[in-house]
Amino acid sequence: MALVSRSSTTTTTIGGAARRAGCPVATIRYYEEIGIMPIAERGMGGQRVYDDVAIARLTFIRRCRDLDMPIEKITALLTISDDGARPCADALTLTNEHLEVVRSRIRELTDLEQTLSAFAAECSSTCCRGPSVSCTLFSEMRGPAS
Amino acid sequence: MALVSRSSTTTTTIGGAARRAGCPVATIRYYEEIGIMPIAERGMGGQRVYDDVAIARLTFIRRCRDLDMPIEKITALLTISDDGARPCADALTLTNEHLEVVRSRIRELTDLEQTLSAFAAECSSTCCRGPSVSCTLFSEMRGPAS
DNA sequence: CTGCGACCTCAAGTAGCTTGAGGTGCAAGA
DNA sequence: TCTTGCACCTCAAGCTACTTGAGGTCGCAG
Repeated sequence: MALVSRSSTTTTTIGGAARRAGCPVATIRYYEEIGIMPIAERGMGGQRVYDDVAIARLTFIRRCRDLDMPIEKITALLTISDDGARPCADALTLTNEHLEVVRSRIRELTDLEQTLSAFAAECSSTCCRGPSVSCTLFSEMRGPAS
Repeated sequence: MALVSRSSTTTTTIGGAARRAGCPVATIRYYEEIGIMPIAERGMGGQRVYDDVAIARLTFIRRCRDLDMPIEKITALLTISDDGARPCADALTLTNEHLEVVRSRIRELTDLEQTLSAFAAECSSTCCRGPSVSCTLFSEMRGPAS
């Protein structure tokens, strides 16, 4: 066994992991609790210890959350990743599904923005200087004629 | 007092209110519980009774929720509306604030959509037929070099 | 008299965390 | 030597906006 590299076994406490993954400490403990992060080994004084593999997993989870992916879907992705033999296409399918969710949310919000800004414009131009009792915002919010 | 119109005092049960406002029955009870809807009067057998004013308020709340407005902000709007003397401009300010929230959410999601679709495209074109162990999705999600 | 549907109450569950109370262990400064 | 401060620990509850479920009452139709 020549050349045993001092295999970069960098380890950190939960605080270091938090800094590296850009994630609150409490959230890391929460991820462990719900089983999306493995139960961390403990060092001196019972403190959790994290190695590079753990940090990579945590970073992955956080990136996915930044991308608004629900924990359930992230779990599915991690399961595929953990079993390296599963086809990559499975992961792509999940990603595309999520992409569709994001796109339809954008469409919804864009419609909503139109509606709201039309209401605001109407109020600005017609009633904005009066008392709220005659404000068009309230009547418009109540919908087209009752 | 001539011409006392049979003032259209249409009243409904909670089920009718739900149908008219397009809102689940349980949600109406919830709104009452948190105080955003007034405590409903009771008719025969202790059933809640709703009049047109109540239905209008409920419809307003639902429209605002459809526009993704948090309950807290809706409460603020209703307070302005309830006190008809307050200037309409107050309501407009709240609406514009919410509009800004919606717009920044759209920007976020749009960025996110770009990122995700770039990841998916990369996977499609380079690794999609292989095993997940070498899938670019996972490495990209972990972020730019560690 | 037996369903049925619409209503009732109260309690708990959902997602994804965050916050708070109360406690331990270690190192540096007075 | 003390004490202050920081980072960590656990367990429990709180947050938003509802939804779901269990278990019960009521009037009416067949």
